[in-house]
Amino acid sequence: MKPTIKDVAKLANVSISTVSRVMNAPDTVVKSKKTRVLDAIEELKYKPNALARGLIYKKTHTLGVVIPDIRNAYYADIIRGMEDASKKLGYSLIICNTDSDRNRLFSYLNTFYEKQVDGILYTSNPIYPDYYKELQRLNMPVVLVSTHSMEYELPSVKIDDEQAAYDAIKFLIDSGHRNIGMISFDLSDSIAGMTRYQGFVRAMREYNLEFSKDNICFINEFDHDPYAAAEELFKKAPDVTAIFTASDILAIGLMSYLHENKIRVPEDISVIGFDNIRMSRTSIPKLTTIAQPMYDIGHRAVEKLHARISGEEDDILREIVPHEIVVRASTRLIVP
Amino acid sequence: MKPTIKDVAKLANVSISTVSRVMNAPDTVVKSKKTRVLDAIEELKYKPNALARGLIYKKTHTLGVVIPDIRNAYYADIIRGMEDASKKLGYSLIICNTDSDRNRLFSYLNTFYEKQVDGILYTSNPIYPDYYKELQRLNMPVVLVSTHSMEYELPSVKIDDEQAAYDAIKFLIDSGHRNIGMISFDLSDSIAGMTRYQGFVRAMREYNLEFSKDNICFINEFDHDPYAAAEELFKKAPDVTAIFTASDILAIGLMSYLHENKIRVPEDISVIGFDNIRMSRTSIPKLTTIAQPMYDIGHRAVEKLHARISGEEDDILREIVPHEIVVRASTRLIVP
DNA sequence: AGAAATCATGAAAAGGTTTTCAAATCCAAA
DNA sequence: TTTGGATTTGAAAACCTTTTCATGATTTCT
Repeated sequence: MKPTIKDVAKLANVSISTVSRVMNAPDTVVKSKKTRVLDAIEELKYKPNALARGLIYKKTHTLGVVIPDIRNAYYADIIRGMEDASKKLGYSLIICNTDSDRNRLFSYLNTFYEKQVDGILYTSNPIYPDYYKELQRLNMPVVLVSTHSMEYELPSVKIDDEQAAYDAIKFLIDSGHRNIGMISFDLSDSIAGMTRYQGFVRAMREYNLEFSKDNICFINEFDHDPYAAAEELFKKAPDVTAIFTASDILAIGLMSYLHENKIRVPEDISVIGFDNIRMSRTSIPKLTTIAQPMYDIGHRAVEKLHARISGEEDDILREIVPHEIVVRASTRLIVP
Repeated sequence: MKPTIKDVAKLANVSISTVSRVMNAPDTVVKSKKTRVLDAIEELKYKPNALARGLIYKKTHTLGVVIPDIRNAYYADIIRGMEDASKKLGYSLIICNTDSDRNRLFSYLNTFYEKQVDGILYTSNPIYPDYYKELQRLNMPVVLVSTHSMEYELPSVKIDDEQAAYDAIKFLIDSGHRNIGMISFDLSDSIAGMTRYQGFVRAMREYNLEFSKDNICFINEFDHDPYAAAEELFKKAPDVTAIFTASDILAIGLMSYLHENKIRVPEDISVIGFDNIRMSRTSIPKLTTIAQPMYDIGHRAVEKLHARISGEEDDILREIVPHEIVVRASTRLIVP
């Protein structure tokens, strides 16, 4: 079996206290014993049991991550950012997919509680009152990632979705487009649905452009097939010259649909996405999009959580990280 | 602070032993006390501390996962499969990115050891002698995922890469192609490099097709930019009519390159990929590819690891799961 | 040299749980 | 009413560490 501190103590012929001290306060033990202990540790390849330590320190150096679905490319970079920050700060990450399902979420939160994680990274879903109540009850540090809450005092890291959508539309308008469509997430999604929709509306209003419900199509879930939405949009608004989609995945799906229907991008229709996932660099044509700094969001979220875990009062509760527009080949200028 | 079993015992006015029994062997405690304890648990919302339990049972119900880089779309489905199987079997997953770096790997293995994970899922990298030695030393159950080892007796789950590559080439040959190129991973990658290359060679030989080193280009790392490789390939072998790439990501990159250079797919060049990642369904054109059952691989790997953890002698050491060819729009028939 | 201060060390408690063991209670049979 | 067996129960040990506390050893100072 695995060697324990006792085995080391026996081999080095000292007490376990001394062994512990060699590891945690080496200066307090006399040289001769120290080397004996160190040799014994080396010989047995002894490594302390993190469970026992966690029990004493009430710290596990483990964080719980909940995300809707890791298959969604959007999360890949976020998690990578989390991972790198965690490594730097000495944490491990337990990652769980919720499928945006309440039961699954609660079940995982319960696991986190039992396993005594030091904090929770809650990614990309809205916070409902009962969610908040549960988080309160667990009484563990939480950081919201790519989501936030206006009702509750929860720390968060995300971009300004409304402004980002606004910027996307403004870019299209500045490029000469007047008849602009949007494929949006459902408005019940208060994070990526409502906000981006509102950005669209604000930009259109600000430039006095006409638009109606017909310019917009909604899809239900994140990875929902955008073909139907695209079809519906073209039926309702056949003469749009540009389409803004609420995610790159939707944009790529849309372009696939357009390709099949012999509609050229960007010659016939300009497409602008949202996220800047890796694939948007190699899509055909390369996708113009609103870039979220996904890696940074994940990275920053872990740092923020760490700050709260270690009791450092942390400056900004709701942190907004900058987005930017990345112009590639899926949009074109319209000269009137 | 979190309520402990002591708090429950005090509130219910019984000993902690009784509380423990109510949770683990309810039939051995008399009804009146049982309800008192249950009420106390409910009132305090008591949940047992998994650290303390782990210390006793020598089980943490946690698995360690190492993967090269979670940003690679190929792993998304594997991890999802792992996750679902883990949930079913009662495990949590600690996920770590190694960047295929030895030091990072060893550091994570060490963490796994200290945190007393029940087993390790080692994904997608070859096993070098010192890796094996380290795994031996840790003395923890391991399952290799999308990789395997012929030298060592390690359980694994993967497809037959050589055969899969062979099938891809055979498909192209059957479609009338004679001059076939390949973009391959480096041959030092014994899992996805050498094997797929060998499948290519075997098929070409079997059909008496001429080919030389000029038909093949190698790229170094998984996500390496394939543009250079494509360029090199066309310089060396300008008249290929079909190209087999060792991954979908490479294929999509290649198609992007071809598009930029006004070479049409599949009219001028057929492209066949490998993996069947989600994006291959919406690429332009939709990608013909060798489908790996990524989700199943992940799922099966966890089941296999579970079997070994619970000491069930498990049938097949090196498990091969079936691949299949998915014909979409990036390849075409050549009529001579 | 002797007293005082410093230093190194091990025993034991603590952290939260399960489990063994012995004591206490119960119930039925004699 | 005993006796005996079965059933419930709690105290204590165990899992592996860290840390406090007291003791013994060493050094420093007068």
